[in-house]
Amino acid sequence: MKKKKILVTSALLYVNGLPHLGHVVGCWLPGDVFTRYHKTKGNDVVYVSGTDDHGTTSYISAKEAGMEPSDYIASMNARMKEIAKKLSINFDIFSGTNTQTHHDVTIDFFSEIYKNGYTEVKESSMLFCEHDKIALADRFVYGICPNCGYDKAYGDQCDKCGATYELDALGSPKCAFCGKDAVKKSTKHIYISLDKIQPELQKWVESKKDVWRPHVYAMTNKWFKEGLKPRCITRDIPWGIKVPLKGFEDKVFYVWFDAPIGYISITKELGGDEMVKDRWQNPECEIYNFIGKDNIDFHAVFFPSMELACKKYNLATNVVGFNFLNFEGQKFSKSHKVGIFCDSLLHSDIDIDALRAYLVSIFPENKDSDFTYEGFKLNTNAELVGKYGNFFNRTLNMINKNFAGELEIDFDDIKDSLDENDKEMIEAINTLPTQIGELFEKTEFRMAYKEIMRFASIGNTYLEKTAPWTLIKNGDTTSAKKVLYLCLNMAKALAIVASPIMPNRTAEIWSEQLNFAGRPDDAEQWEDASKINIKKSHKVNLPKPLFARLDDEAIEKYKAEFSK
RNA sequence: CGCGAGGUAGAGCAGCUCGGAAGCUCGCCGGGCUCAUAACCCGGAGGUCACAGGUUCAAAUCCUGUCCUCGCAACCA
Repeated sequence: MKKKKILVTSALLYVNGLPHLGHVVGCWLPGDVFTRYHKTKGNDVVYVSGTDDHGTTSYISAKEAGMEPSDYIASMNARMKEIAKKLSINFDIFSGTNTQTHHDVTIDFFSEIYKNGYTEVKESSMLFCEHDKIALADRFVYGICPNCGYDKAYGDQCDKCGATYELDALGSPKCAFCGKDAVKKSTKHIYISLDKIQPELQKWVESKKDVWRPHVYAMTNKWFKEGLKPRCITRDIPWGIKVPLKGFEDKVFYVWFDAPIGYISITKELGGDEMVKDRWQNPECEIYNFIGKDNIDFHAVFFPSMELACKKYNLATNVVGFNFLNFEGQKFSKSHKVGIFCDSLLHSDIDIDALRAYLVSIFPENKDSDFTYEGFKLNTNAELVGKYGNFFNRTLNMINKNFAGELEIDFDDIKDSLDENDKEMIEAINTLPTQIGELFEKTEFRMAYKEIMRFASIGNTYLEKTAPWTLIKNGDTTSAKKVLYLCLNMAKALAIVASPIMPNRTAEIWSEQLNFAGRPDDAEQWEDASKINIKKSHKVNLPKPLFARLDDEAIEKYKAEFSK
């Protein structure tokens, strides 16, 4: 089978602020599960992410922390890497946009757009705060909405009526920091001519109708109804990538212009021009963007438009937009301490795989979902302990107790004595791993997880129906061995198919208990999951519980730990 | 007519793309099993699929209308 080439990106996080579970659920974890699946499947996949280091907010956060922006960014980036590692998020690279490579790639990207005639210069007025000595763009200025008259409307958008407009239109603008009147100054800015790109973009979006999640497609189409307008891509702030054009030396690119280019520059940082060519300019390579719903516009409209204007890089195969995760029925909020912020996980002894499994089971794929401690406890106890872990435990225990860990048979020895139960079991092993794989491929992670648990249930039911403990008691060791041999093969399959979600526990059971070489997520192992091929001479080790049962005390402990 | 999401058993949800006997998990009731972390397996009770019209041989699923709920300052996927 031909290896696929895949590039997976996870939304770049703003550098000011550490991720909370919402970030993990919206992009880091799905991207990771997706990447791990494809690696196990034997595909050639690369997973890139990092931090978005530019923009006014980052500049201000650094100032508040009393640090130079670069130092601030480096320290935040290091902490995020630590958190990703703790969560077993396996990025091939986690970098940022504050690198020389990124500056070079961005400037080249812009130069192409410029050369291709997709930019225009417009004279517009800018707002400046004489008191804070800062240019006030977008969300750092408020005033009266030209559409509805709301007096706390932002520079580019009114949150009350949803209207968007140019800064010029805002009435009585005031500085968001000090509240003093903002002063208008005339200035030139560069715009990207989205209106010229719309027809081509629309064609691309149309081709994704059946690939994207419905809400992603719907949100994108809204833009076309209004018609795309030229969009300003430069700003008057001191922190960012300098615009390489005469007359614009004191300006930087708008953060949302350079941030998505970060996917390309970070790829370059990882593997040089070769890899950029291989992943961004090779039509064979599939590109997947994992993002939260607030990022859909940028990944489905603006960045693809930029790419079309640049004519150098391929557009995404799928923009996988996730909805939001709530926490115990409320929105995540740093200021109100609602939610789990990942730095508090760093020193916790919480079982990361159990957490990952629960999070996958509630991925907000089609609508917002809710994290609850009760749900976490239930998922761990009922699914992971009761169904999944229990199946391994039952199987291995019986093989050890009765046959000293060695069944000394293979499929050839049993193929002529199969009854209905055995055939159903074999059918499940032969078909379910492939089906589960297809769900991962379609980014239907919740369903994939559900199917894995159903798979384990089939094993438990099979044990119940065949009752090998009774067979042994009655002296029918041949039948008992047959049953346990099939169970052992299913155990192998279960370890492989769950490995993208629970990489640590499955690796543990693979080598320590099932006594196989390597790891369940080794490259090209996925196909092996549906095969019944364990060798005659294979010997398994004694089982031990895979997951710990959670009681109320444990939950209370986590609650206290994470609410700090 | 601001925008978006949603209303399916006591709770939490899936099913709606491509109409065809209402499903899953938990909880509850009863039974079985004893290999297993009091885990596992089977059976049962419980629903006018928000409401009203329409299309159809057939609608949770398609169309129209109505009602209700949630989110939309900031940090923030």
